[in-house]
Amino acid sequence: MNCPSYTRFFETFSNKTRMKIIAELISGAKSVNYICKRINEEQSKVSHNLKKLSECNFINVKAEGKKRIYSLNKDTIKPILKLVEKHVKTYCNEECHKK
Amino acid sequence: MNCPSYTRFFETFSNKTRMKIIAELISGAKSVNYICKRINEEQSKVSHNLKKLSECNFINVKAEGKKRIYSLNKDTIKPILKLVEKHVKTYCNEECHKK
DNA sequence: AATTCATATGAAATAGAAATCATATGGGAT
DNA sequence: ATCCCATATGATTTCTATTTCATATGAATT
Repeated sequence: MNCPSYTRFFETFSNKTRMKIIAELISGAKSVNYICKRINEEQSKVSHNLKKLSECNFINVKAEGKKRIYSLNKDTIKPILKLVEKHVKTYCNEECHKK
Repeated sequence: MNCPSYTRFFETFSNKTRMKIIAELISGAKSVNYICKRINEEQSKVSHNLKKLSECNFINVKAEGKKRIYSLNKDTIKPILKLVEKHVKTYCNEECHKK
């Protein structure tokens, strides 16, 4: 097992801002500013995090005029989120959220 | 989508030591000291990380004399790792590992 | 070619996680 | 009851990721 690849994969997911972006993109491709408004986060913060998501190929971009439209790589994201959801439902309670 | 649960989930995976522990436990349940030897990491480091894995229900413990035997929650771990592997194979190259 | 809008980027500041080290706990053997 | 082995825990230090802020880039519009 290639541990660095795996940890990098999970690391990219393991951030609240990025998770909000992913959640937002589930309903469809969106521009940076639109994402910002929707999730109520600053533009540069969102851009930095979009970059990380891109580097891991969790999202794709296309240009549209001066806007850049980001979309999810659904092949990867959807099945993963489904598994997580299952685990969370089965195993997670208040205990899980104690630090 | 419950973002904090999700990020906690991925956070727990996103650490090299914990990933090594998981990889080690795939081949079967093991005691703390045995894990330490196999992955060549210090005992207290391993214990701290086992705790985090436990809190997320990624692993289970049972006592056996003075030893504590940890085992994987295969329901969750195996399918997840399979998906990650697929993604890594399809999408990851040197680019992915640039910081 | 100057202005504006949308986004990206770099560097510094901040926050947060992980490792480390010293010590505590707890079971079993003597 | 004392000692030893296996593991856990708390506090501090160290390391790394994230945010922030200021600025750059780049496409379209005038």
